[in-house]
Formats: sequence, structure tokens, C-alpha cells
Amino acid sequence: MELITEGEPSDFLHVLTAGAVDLFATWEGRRSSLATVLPVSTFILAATIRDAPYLMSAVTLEKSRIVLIPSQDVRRVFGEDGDFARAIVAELAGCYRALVKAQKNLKLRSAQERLANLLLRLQVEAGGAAEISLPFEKRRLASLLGMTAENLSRTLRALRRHGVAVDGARVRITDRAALERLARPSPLIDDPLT
Amino acid sequence: MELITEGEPSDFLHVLTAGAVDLFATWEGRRSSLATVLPVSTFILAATIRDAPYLMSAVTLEKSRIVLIPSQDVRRVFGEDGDFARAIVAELAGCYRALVKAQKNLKLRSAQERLANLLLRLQVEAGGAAEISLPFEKRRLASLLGMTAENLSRTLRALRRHGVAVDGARVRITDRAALERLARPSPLIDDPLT
DNA sequence: GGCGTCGCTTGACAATTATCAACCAAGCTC
DNA sequence: GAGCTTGGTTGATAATTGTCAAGCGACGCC
Repeated sequence: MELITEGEPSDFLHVLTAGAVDLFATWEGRRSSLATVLPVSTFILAATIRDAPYLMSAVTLEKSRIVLIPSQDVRRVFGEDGDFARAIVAELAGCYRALVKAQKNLKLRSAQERLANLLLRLQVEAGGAAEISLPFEKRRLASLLGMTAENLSRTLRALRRHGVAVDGARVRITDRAALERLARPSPLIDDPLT
Repeated sequence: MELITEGEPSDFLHVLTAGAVDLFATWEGRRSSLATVLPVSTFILAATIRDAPYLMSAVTLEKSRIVLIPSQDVRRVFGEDGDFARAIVAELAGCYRALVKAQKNLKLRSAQERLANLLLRLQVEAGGAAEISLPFEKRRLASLLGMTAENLSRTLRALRRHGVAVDGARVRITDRAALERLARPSPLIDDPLT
């Protein structure tokens, strides 16, 4: 379900309380996913604050519950309530840092390295289980990683030489050390998916 | 001159009042410029707010004047002064939006398209003059655009077929319509350089 | 069951981009 | 002026990534 479309004025701050949302952007017929929003989290906070048009579009990925707060109210309460202001600015700074990491990931690493690092992170998130399952549709995953679905498919197979066994959406990390040798994860780039 | 290095704790908010600063990141021997800071502007604001390590390094590009404000003070005054808080959050939201645009630029466009759009923007910034000069070293420009210096050099020549004449750092846009046909600029992606 | 649709994979191929080495021109230093 | 250094360009080549088309298997629907 389409929630917002890039270019529209930002009338409401959105808060996701249940479900999942894909943030994406388009240009000249191309489309790229920029982030996945999971509860509880706001989105398009920056547009709300600056009273500027949305830069991204948003669709729900599943049945979701979303709270809409009029942007004017957000800006008004920001001036009245110091704790609210602090919460807003902390959230925004966190989003900013996540984006810087994404930018570094994209500009400094190859597609294979990005994928390898994602798998390592997924494993951490899964509590270290050897077998994990990809959290979303591969097409979307590819877009988030900045590659095509075909390239993801091939790259996933190529990681077999680096301690990864793939079967559909199920992935087994058979040799974490080998994968880390390829991925070279860094806390200054790799982010919790949140 | 090296101002900050990624990974270090963020003790000071930096404010550039004169000169120019390059923000870049490194990983495994690779290096990529993420932004150029021009006066008057803050940098590493998000790290200051979250009291988290720097994600980027910063070097001066020329003789510069930089004001350092202890991060604790920034966080304290944020709670005491509503106008200050509003200014901070507006600045941060602006940086965030600039970064989203950069991300879209990188993920949705080819190197040639990114370069073409940059030239168009430079011309606007130069008040529409037919002849403009590239604002920084080509090597850094290439890095900002997410490509190698060699690729920039070749792509610049390739733009001759699209209304661009190049002579070293001087660029003449001879056919803006043709260049726009290739570049397809969009206010939802292309940003003032600030 | 038969038949679409959909997501994913694979193959063949092309475009894009990077790498490496050589070279050039300008600006310095001695 | 000779020799360095530096930033930029060019050529040859390779690696990476994308495109297009076909095929496969699972699923839902009639």
C-alpha cells in the first residue's frame, strides 16, 4: 500500500508501530530501495522538520499500523517540550549516521563485499545461529544493496567459496572466519538493520 | 591539514567559518570523499549529538578557520535554548536531506549522468555563465561523484557529444538543452553544493 | 488437474567502470 | 636550464555489473 510519494508536501510525520515499510526512490523509470522501516520508528522526519517535500516514497510491505502526526504539531511541540526536542534530534542524528554508513558501504565496497557484510550482520542479529533466512524478498534485498536481482543471485553463489551455503532464502554460514576475511566488517560502516 | 579521523570520539562540534574542508571515509586502503564543507557550516554534527565516534575524517583543502565547540556544551545548550535547538535540528535535517539526495544520485544514475547533472548545477551556481571552472581538483571531484579520476577524464570527453566543451578545468556548456536531455535534472536529487 | 502468475535462477552478451602503465605539461627547486 | 614532483590524460586490458531472454518451480485459482 502506497503511503507517500516523493515530491509531495510533507503534511504528516509517520510513525510505524506495527508491520514493515519500504522507503524507495525513483528516477527516469528506475527504482531503488533506500531503507526498510521496522517498528517502532519514524520516517520522513527530516522532511517534516524542514517543511519540505518528501524525497522518498513509502509502501507497506505487510499489514501495518501507522500513526500520522500533523507536521505543524511536531514543529510546535518541538519548541514547547525539551524532552521531545531531544528525542527528535537524537532520532534524526541516528538516521543521519545510518545514511552515512550506507553511503560508505556503497562507495567503498563492491557488491560482493556488501553482500558478505550483510550476511555477517544477519547472523549476529539472529543470535549467531549458523542458519539464517533472508529477511525480505531477494529483489528488494538486491535493490537495498545497490545491485540487480540477477547480480545478487550470482553473487550469492559466488560466496560459496567463502564459507556460505545457499538454498533459496535459507543461508548457512559454514565458515564465518572465511566470510569475515572477505567481508572485513567495520563498526564504522556496518549498521544494525533496525 | 587533518582535522579529525574517523573512529575517534567526537569531543568537539566543528564550525567552518573560512576556507574549505573535505569530508572523506576510508576502508581497506580505499578512500572516498563524501562532501565538501564551505563556510559557514558545521560538520560532524550528528556525532556530537549522539556522543558517538566520527564516521568521517576531515582535512582542510586550504587555509581555513574553524571554531571548535565542546560537544558537551552543545548538548547542554540544546536543552536550555529553544532557538539554538531549532537551529541545530534544522541544520541536521538539511544535512540528512542532502545525503538522501546523494544516495539517490549514486544509486539511480550512471557516472555520466551524475557528471552531467553536476555541470548543470555548477552553471546555475555560476549565475548561468556559459563558461565555468571546476570548483576543485579533478581527483576529488571524481571521488565525490563516485568514480575514478580516469573515468572522470574520459566521461568528461564523452560529454562533448552532449553540448560540453572541456579545456582542463574550464568547461563551456555550448548546448544546455542537449546536456539537460542527457542529465534529466530533478529537484528531488540535485542539490545546491553549499 | 490444468493454467497462469510470480519470484528466482541461469545463460549469453553488452555496457560500464576500474586497473595498470605510460605519458604529458606545468610548476618547483636547485 | 635540468630534474622532480604533481595533477591530469590516454591506451590497453580486465573486472564488475547490468540487460535481455529463457527456463524452472511453487503457488493459487478456476
